[in-house]
Amino acid sequence: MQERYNPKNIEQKWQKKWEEENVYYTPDYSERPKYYCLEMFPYPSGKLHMGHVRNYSIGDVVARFKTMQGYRVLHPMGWDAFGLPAENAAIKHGVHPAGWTWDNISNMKKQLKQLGLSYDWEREVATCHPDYYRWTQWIFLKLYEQGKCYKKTASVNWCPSCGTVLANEQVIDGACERCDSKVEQRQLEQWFFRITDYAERLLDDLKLLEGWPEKVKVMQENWIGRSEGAEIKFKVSGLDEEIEVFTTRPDTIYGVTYMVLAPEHPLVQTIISGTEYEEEVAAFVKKVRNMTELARTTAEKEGVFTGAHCINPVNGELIPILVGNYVLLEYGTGAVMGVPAHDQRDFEFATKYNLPIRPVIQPEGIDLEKEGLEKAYTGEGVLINSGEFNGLPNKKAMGEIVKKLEKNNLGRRKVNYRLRDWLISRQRYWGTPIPIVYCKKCGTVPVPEDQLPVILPTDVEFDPSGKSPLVDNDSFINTTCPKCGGEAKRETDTMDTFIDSSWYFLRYTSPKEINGPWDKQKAERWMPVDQYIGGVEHAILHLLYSRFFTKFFHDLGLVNVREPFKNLLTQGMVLKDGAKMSKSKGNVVSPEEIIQKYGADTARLFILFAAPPERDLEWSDRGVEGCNRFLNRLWRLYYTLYDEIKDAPSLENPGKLVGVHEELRRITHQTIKKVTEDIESRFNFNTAISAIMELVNAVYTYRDKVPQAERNKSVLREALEITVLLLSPFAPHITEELWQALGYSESVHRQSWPQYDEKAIIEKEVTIVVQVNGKVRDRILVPADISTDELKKHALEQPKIQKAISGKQVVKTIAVPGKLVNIVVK
RNA sequence: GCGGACGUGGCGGAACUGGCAGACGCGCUGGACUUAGGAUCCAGUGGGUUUCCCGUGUGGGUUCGACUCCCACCGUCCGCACCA
Repeated sequence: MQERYNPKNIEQKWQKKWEEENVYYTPDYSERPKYYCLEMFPYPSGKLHMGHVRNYSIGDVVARFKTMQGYRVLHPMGWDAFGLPAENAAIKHGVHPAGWTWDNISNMKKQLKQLGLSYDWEREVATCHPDYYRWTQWIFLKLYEQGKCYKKTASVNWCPSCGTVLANEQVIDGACERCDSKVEQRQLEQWFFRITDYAERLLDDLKLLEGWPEKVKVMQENWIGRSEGAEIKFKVSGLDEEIEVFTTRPDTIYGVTYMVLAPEHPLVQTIISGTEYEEEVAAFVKKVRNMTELARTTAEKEGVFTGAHCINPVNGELIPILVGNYVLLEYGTGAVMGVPAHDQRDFEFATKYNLPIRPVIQPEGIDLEKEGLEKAYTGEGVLINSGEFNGLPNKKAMGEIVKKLEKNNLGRRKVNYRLRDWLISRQRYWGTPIPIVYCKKCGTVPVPEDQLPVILPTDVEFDPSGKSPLVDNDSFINTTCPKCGGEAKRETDTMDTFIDSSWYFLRYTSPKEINGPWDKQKAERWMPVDQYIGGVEHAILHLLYSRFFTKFFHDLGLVNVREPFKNLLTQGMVLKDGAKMSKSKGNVVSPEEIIQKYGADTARLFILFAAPPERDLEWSDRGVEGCNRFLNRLWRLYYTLYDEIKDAPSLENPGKLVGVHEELRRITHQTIKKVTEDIESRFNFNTAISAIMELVNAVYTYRDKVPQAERNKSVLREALEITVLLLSPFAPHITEELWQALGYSESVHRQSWPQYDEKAIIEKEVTIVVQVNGKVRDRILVPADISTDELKKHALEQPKIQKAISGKQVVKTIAVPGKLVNIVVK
């Protein structure tokens, strides 16, 4: 055994050996129960950052731990390889996105290997590979086939100077990220997935996700935003038209004093055309439509009168129709009935434009009509000014009013969702081509399955403006119609990269499958993902889209699970000086440097030790040194005891141990229990590691306090073996080296997780705290199996206790076996 | 505004079901070894007026007993944000 711990040599040696011996190969079939451990795959930016190190270290501990517990573990890794940075690099540095991406992948893969992560690299996937995106296209076609994919005009971010559409992430504070000019909104035809068809199930099935953080479920719930109410029709006065509104407060319908339409509402043009109001309204509409979503949502509420009126269906009243900047076409029906007395937004709007405010809900004890309103009253009460419904409690009135409307075919009960359909087309190059062609004769035609993949051409020129090179690529665009064989043009939009990442967890189950996106049987064997680990920034989009896809696949019979991820762990950020690491702040610590200086084991250990996984982690160079010191200390312990333990026999008659030897063995087995529970039930790796540190400290104490001749070599060896086994998921290289030094030829990572000896962990004597009126006055050492009465008696006899209670009356005595005695005195 | 999380030594964090507050690590202090120490080892380390008292953001409550449960407030962070 080497005298000094040399991480660089050890780590390289074992990484090479693991690779040669294919230690982390995952068989599809075996007798063992399955466990699918997955970490969110990275975008291949070129370099690993500390967030990756944290994410993948956590996953590696879980995977290694489960493997040792006897599971057949699937632990794969791949690349979310399409996306904008590759394209930006192409424009800026003249390199091709494909080359740039593949170089980055190879570099990051090297870095991941340096961390000693237990991936089965034979299952590696990259979403930009035709063998992968072929199936992304196939999934698109399935959605198209099932009517879950459609094209409609939508508002997009348009940079007038670049002459191109921008993705949302390219718009920084309302300006183009490349040329800084102001972004406009334009109406273009866009592809959508009908995720809203799944809104209800996506919401309801959150209940099934017991292993998800409450926080993420709440975020998804809010995002889906279910609200119950009614859809009500208002006839337009003097025209054969109707305006439909959605409201959650049908009980306030007698309080409607105006109607507001979204600027994009189709009826706006109809009701103003040819009137004196046309010019003013059209100008207002144009102004609002040109605003970005951000500008629009932060602007003050504004509206203009259209000159038209509609009729309140319950009382026939004439109501003015306005157009307002705060009404969204996408939500509900794009029209809102204004009830200023009972809605704060309406109240503000009505006050600004001097519209009437009429209370229709009366709270108990206050007369809203007499006292007037300073703000909207949104609480409960009974109806007033509401015709036949006067006097009804408003909750009851909701149902009654809707019933009446339904009877007269003027409205109906309706559930609305905030969730909108998923806009998936991107006017970008580096993404999965949408497998659609446009034929003059046949119209929009999907590319037949057997003609997939639609290959993303690589012979392209990049325009410095950022315009997608596909638009001008004639050999790509010009094709023949699959239906009629005539001339046709390809769709030049590519898919949102969130689509690529919404099914990759299925591809891992059979990454080389050529007859479908995955082998159904294999997917059934592995799914669901038992543990998914990643950043909380994906709490909504990625996780919601993956759930949507899984439900869609379930409906098609392609998978048997309803939910893809059984348990979810959202790891916290890695901070330095209290802030997220970023180039602009100059507080970045590179994993490469740390590995270079201390080795991967130290880096992993620190990142797992410094905080529990879900919390943010403050980077500390001193802390890293501390972890490195611990590994050195462990190494030295082995080195100094090596000759004693290398041939030590295994322990016989553990029950006969006494004194310090028994104590060391007790600590050893208590540590097994503690570490197992910390990893298994709580993912508290920080406390698991501190328990191992305590065990190492205990062995040091044993070594230093017990003369060599008196040491029990078997107990000592057991303690050291257990230390290595317990530490092996955290620090895989040093433990492998020490395990080999102990004389084993098989990898420590193929060993079973140690079991603790129930008998060994029992303490024969325990320290009991003795309190008087809840304050600690003494501690006593008593046999663990002492009776409650004996314990109370013994506690009372203590001189310190006698002193503390002298002259006072003992009211009662509480004894908690194994913990404390509390004497209550007066 | 709504929703969620969190406030514990000089620092990162422990304390799992209400039962010894501060495990483990960092830092700091003193000592040993040493030509040397930013290596290693040993001892100490919440505060104070030190037989005892105080102490987990603040104030109250429940309890024999509260970091833990309840109420109110203060502060920090995150998510959503005109959703009718």
